[in-house]
Amino acid sequence: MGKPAQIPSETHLDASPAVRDTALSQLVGYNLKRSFNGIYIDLAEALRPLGLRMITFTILTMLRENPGIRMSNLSAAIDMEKPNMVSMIDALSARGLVTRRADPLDRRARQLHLTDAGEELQQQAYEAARAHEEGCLQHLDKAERAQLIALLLKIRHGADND
Amino acid sequence: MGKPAQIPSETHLDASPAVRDTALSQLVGYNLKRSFNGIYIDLAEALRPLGLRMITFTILTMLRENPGIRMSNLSAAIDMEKPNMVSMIDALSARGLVTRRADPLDRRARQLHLTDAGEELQQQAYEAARAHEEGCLQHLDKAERAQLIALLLKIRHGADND
DNA sequence: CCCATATTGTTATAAAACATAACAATATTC
DNA sequence: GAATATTGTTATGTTTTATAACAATATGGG
Repeated sequence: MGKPAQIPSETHLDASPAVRDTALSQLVGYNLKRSFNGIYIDLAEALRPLGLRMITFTILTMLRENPGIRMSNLSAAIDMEKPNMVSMIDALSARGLVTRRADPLDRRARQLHLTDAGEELQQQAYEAARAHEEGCLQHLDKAERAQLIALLLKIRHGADND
Repeated sequence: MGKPAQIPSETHLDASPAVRDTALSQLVGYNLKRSFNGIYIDLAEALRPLGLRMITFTILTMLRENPGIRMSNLSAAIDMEKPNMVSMIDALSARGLVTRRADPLDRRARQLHLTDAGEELQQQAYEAARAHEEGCLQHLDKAERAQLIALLLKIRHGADND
């Protein structure tokens, strides 16, 4: 992490020479992974005090915006396999953050809703996430952030139509 | 994936209404994850015929550019724990793609090298990766791709100095 | 209406990715 | 030369993600 960029010494044997990744750096996928990874680790730490991980935070936030959604739609929306979603909802439900209500129009389905506690936690977590990003992205000005998000969305939506 | 953006119908019950993710879309981390995920899945498929996954491709490419590197340096460079690197190298070695040579100057260390087969496979894989990105990023012109990579690097290197 | 087929949520299970602890051999430092 | 650190390794554990099968229910065609 905090290695000061150092010029490889020629005068003696260096056990930690600068490692090059020029080839990989030219691939967008590699850069995406590396950047995401850095942010992810930090964000996980920011959410830990709230008892959330990135995935549970994602679910709570989606539920806030899509109250009553079904598990199948939710899992499809965030690219998560249904069986994994079940255990996530189980856990959140056990913590009293989420409820499953019967859908009167389709007896197979369950409507997912945040409880009051769930709403409150989601709000706290969202604030924490925003504050955290502020730290991670302090080297990007407002225009750069907007552009980054625009480019990322372009990738996502491009992929949808292929 | 290929859902045509549709206006939620009001006239009858819709089991798959449009799912909103406005809140999450404002977080860079979320967009990074989603974009990466799309690319990753595709890339995995592109590499499968070569018997590689993203992580093994990464290792081969790093070895190409850093012949003789030690496992500890390599694992640090790509943020992978050493024990996991060992099994990766074991597997690649068993396939005859990578060798561990004794380091004459430090009898603890092993110099990692690609075999001829490893070099050849790396080259094929790199070509496949580039071709694959071409597909994923066809909606981004050259300037946009360069800008995207520049922004991602800024995030990474910013994080290093914090 | 009946039948074939699809969907929803679920369980069980497996594979893949990622992390921690401890250790022998060797190197480094003081 | 003793204390300490590093390298590669084994063993182990945890978390994440994916696959297969199933009962209950819904849907659509004849």
